[in-house]
Amino acid sequence: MIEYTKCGSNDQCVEVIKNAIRNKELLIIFGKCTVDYQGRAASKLTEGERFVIIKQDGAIIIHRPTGYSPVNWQPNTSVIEVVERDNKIVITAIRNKPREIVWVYFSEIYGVIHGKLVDLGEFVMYMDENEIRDILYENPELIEKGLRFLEKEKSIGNGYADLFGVDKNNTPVIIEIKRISASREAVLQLFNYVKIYENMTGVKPRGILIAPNFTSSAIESIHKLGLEYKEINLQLLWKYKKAKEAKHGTLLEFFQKK
Amino acid sequence: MIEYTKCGSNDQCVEVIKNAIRNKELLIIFGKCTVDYQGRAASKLTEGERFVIIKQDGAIIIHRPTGYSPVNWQPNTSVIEVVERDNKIVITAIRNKPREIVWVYFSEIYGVIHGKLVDLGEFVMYMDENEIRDILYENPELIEKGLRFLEKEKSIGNGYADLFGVDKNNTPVIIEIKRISASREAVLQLFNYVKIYENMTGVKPRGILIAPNFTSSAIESIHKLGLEYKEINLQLLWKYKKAKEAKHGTLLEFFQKK
DNA sequence: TATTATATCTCGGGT
DNA sequence: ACCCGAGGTATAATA
Repeated sequence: MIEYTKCGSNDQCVEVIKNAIRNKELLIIFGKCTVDYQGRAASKLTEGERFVIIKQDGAIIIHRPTGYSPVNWQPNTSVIEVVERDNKIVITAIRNKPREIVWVYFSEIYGVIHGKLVDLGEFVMYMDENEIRDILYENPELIEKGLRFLEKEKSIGNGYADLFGVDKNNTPVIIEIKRISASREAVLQLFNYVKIYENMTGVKPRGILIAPNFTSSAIESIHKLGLEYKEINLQLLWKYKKAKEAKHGTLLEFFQKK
Repeated sequence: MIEYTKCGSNDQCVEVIKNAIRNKELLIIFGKCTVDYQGRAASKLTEGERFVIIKQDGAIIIHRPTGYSPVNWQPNTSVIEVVERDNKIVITAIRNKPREIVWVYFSEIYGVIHGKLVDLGEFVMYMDENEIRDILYENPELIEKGLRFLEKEKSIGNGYADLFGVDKNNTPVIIEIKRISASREAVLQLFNYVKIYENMTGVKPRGILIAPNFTSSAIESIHKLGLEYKEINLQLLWKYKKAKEAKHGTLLEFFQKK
């Protein structure tokens, strides 16, 4: 399953590492190294103790002893090469599109973990933007009385508006949803759709930004650009979803039961 | 430096893990587990073989055997708790701001790596947006003859324009830089600054988007919104920087030498 | 393949 | 503490 090799000689190390890569095993190398990167940008990392993860699909992640983010990485490798040179073990990881190369120079390897992991587990994420969008689509009254949705992910210009519908006066409504906090960036996104829609159809639609909260400059921009916003409560949305899943009886009955 | 423990009993495992966390060591646990997460969103992961990294500052990263991205994580933990319950080893990682919890339930632990890594290395990144901005600031002729820059990261409204200056006619120029490809999003960003500047000063500035290349819809939007764009060559910028670093003689001399 | 928008984005810098 | 914007962002979805 998982084997640990405490590296004695470099030769032995290289052998273990090469075998693990050839067999597409998970491989983690602990040691002292420097790292170079060149591709979309370029970086240098001077010597220190780190660990390099090479996954079963060739993804490479280099971690320092602290912090969430890897210091260097290579998501899609086309070639992983391991050689000994100048008394260092050099790992070269090449990616083709875009063309990028990561070099790890180990002056010392403390140990190597390798083995095949089997993971057929299912990952499910709740309350991401898609789910919020779907709940709102099913329950337009959460936004405004008389609102009817006509389309999810409506293609407008080259982009996609989260929701599209008409209000009680049959005025088109374009809706942009943010799951956490809506900043000015979200306002600009919405404004873009509104403008393009107006240009293409000659009809000026309403643009409503929906989020659990808004930055002050977002609200400022909303006013300046003639848009609207509405705060939503994620927990309420969640209740609506659960009520719908329960499927027995109406929403009213559901909440009375609780 | 690094020690590997092949776990026999659960009790022994828990002891090793607790010690490593208490001593703020790097800790990697290999085994079969399920993972739950609740916080900004929520997720469930059914059983499979994974490894959990707990770093020396408490950052937690849970990786499946393939792919660059972790399946679950916790960047800033305030509490990490390890207990045995129902014959499972449960790791609970709590973050306070925002309030989020990750639970890992190990039904089996294959082995544990732990130890203190020392990493004082320096990481330097080249040709990120800051560097490009600085080179352009020093060399406005790369964009246009007669252009003079007055400010970097100029605060406009609630945001920041990359560069601000005046052209040969003393017309204000706002510049937005993208390091790789400029999409419509970048155009909107620039448009936002231009609009706000115009609103605040009554003077209509030029807005120039600068990037090594542009998506077709970006260029379309640029024309529609009355903005401008200019393609730059990163390698040329790099040469300018190197020339400046060389410091002996003029740019002309530098290029003649090559 | 290129483009678009999301992300439990993370992270750093500024106010 | 909030807000803003970059990132070698990666990743998924869509034309």
